[in-house]
Amino acid sequence: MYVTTSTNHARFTPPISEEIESHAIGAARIHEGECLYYEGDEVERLYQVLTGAVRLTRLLEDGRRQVIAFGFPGDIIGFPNDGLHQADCDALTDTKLKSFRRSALENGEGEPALHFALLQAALREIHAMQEHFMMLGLKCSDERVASFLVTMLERCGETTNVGRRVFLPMSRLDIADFLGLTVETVSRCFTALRRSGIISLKNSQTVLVRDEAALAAKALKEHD
Amino acid sequence: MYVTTSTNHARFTPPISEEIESHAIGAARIHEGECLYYEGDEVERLYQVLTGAVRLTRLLEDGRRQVIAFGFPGDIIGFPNDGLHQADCDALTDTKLKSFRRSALENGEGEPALHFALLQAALREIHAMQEHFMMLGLKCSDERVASFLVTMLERCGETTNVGRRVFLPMSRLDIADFLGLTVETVSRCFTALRRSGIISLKNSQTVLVRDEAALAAKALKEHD
DNA sequence: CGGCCGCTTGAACCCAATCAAAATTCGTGG
DNA sequence: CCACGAATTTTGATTGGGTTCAAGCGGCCG
Repeated sequence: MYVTTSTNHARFTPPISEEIESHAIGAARIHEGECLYYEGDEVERLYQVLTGAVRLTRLLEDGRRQVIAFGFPGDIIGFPNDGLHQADCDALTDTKLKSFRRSALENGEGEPALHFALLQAALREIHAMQEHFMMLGLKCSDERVASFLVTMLERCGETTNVGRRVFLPMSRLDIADFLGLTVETVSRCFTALRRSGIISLKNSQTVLVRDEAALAAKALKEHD
Repeated sequence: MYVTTSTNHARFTPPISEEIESHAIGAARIHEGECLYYEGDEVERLYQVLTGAVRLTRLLEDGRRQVIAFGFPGDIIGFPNDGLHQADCDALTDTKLKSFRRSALENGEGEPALHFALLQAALREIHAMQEHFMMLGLKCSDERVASFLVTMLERCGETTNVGRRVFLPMSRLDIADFLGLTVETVSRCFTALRRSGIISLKNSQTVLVRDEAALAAKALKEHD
């Protein structure tokens, strides 16, 4: 699933269907920093993230980088374009995945349930990307960062006694390249949220959200 | 198909397959300015544009608008998210479409060829949206406008004796909302391209591209 | 001919990028 | 365990590209 704030409602992780589980043809395990596939590689399998987190990136000829999405448990990645991978996929942390034959997507024969589940995942992806368009096309920097945190919270948030907490497995640069900003700007937005008391940072990777409502408000410029 | 410059190669209109043709369950015709469906509507049918052009838009609560895509002949639109339309669809010009049952996408039973074609269209859409991410996340205003023209040229360009020509059925505001810019900025970029001799404008809708190579260069910041 | 709407042009401003440097974290080896 | 160096994050000062605000232009249709 793509990390982008929904205008409608939160899109939660699709449960890892037992149905799908049974059709997995294999498992994969990649360590932090390792690459699962590169843009242009032949797509042999699709993957569902089981644990950990991955990063999908694309590069422009001149080196500019766009983080297309982050993949968290439940997300299905590796949809082909013309049979080829569309982005590089790297592990942000040690990650376990299971894999499916590409043919399970393209012709469901024999495994209609799996076929359907993969198709639904593709449709969800289209939706998530549209949400991200709203981010990149319409929102200003503080809205983007707030939106990002809201979505991360929905995806991976844990409830504590002082608020909800979320671990960010990606670097500030990754976040910046995902949001179409620079590291400095992302950092400044974090600082502003911290100073306003909406969040606090245990360390740069661990965010405690003290005021979820205020964060959600910032995500949509209902400022002050 | 989404109007976005490909980093790899141009993605041309998928030919309107005879196969698909035979499975069409209906036709639709909408006049300029009319709406085919709204965000949130139940998806009953998917559509393939036959002639004309449509615009897919989404709104933020506060009224900010993002043009998600333009649909030209060959493009398939209307992919559901959770059974609902994800964007508003309006006709930029009088448009003819043919329609397919949503079930043809979701379960191909009886019509595997159509099912497959719709799935491929969904995968193409994912790819096209990724290209658009590069646009919104990485490119500056003049690159965006140049990229946009390059893609429009690929999609709808006609060859003349003085260069290739393309008709833009959408307004400057539509282009701006598609590219994540303002009307003024888009207009200024057009003017800059005109002054540099790369394009000329018969009227604001009709662009004659005099130097395709230079336009392509601007699309990637290999400036001057 | 006149009014309206979309496009273009101009000037001032502002948000985020850039450039630069300090602070903090992290890994490595003594 | 601490010391050191590298990398990441944060902070600060300045610049610049795109927005905003405002006004002119031009085509189209009554």
